[in-house]
Amino acid sequence: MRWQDIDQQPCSLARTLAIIGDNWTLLVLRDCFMGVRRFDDFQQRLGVTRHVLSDRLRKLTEGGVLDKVAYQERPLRHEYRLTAMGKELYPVIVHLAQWGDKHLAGEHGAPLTRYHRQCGEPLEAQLQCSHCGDVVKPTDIRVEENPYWKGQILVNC
Amino acid sequence: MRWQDIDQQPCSLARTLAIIGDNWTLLVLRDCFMGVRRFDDFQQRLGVTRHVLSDRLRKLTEGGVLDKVAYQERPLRHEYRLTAMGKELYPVIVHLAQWGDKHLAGEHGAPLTRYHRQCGEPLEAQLQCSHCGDVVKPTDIRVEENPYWKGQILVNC
DNA sequence: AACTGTTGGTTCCTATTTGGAACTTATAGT
DNA sequence: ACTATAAGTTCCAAATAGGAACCAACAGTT
Repeated sequence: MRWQDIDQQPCSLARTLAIIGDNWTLLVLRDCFMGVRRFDDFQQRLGVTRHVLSDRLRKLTEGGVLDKVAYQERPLRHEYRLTAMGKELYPVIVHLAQWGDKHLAGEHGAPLTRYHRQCGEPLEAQLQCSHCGDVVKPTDIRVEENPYWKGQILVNC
Repeated sequence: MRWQDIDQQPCSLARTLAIIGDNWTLLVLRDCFMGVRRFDDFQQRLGVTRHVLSDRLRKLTEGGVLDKVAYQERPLRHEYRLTAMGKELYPVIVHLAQWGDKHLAGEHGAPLTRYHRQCGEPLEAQLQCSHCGDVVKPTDIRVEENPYWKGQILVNC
């Protein structure tokens, strides 16, 4: 199976990764959350080649994660902004960065520290259930298959 | 810059993605969290080619996310298990899948539903600050640069 | 003893994608 | 007329992926 057909699978994770799971794409999103909006700024900060960046921005736009809007008319210039849907990916970025802070920091420590404005402490984010407010651990989650795909997803588990 | 050199950047997200940011790798991890441990099971469930799978499992093992352990001696056979470090990636998987459930589900609904055992409700996970217990929104986070890389990370923001 | 199956890969070849650099278009400023 | 800016596109060589076949080391069956 080709990676480009991965969005055909009955799996929300696979469909999500079809949009944002490419190499470079999550780094593009990192920069979006830092306020970067323009092509050349992305290109210089990431060091990615221009046509790969062009392709990733197009996929993110088609996927509804970014919005391509004109910021001037003559000459016509566009910039890329996170949509509401895109902003909902923030927890993913935070957890990925936090994991790197904890496990991959070198001798100089983590490059960035995130602080929680409300309490002023360095942020240690964790999963919380929005219904009961409890912290959620992997073993606290029970998975149920949609009857439509019965037996196709949880095979071999 | 080549993708394979991305781990040299002073960015925890980039370093994390150097290990798990490849195409297919997060789907391998999805299956790990579903209990899959063996090469052929990964291969059949993912549909990925065998040499790509071999490469990704090697990178995950070298990165400390998976542990390659022998489960029988004659003939020698290995399986791949999540390390403690690997298990800490669970929030990433949950948020990615949840985002797909919300935005990419087709007419038949989400393929899988995750329930929180403690309260029995379908899980809607959110970020929580472990210090004060508050829910964390993107705007609640203040970023501070490590003095060692002063001016190199937050440029253009 | 000879076949068949299982498991965890490796090898081979072709097709696609990436990295790097140069080029393009449309315009503003000097 | 020349230079600069912004957002790409085009070109080519090099790296990576997809697909299929092959391999090693055994176990079980005929």
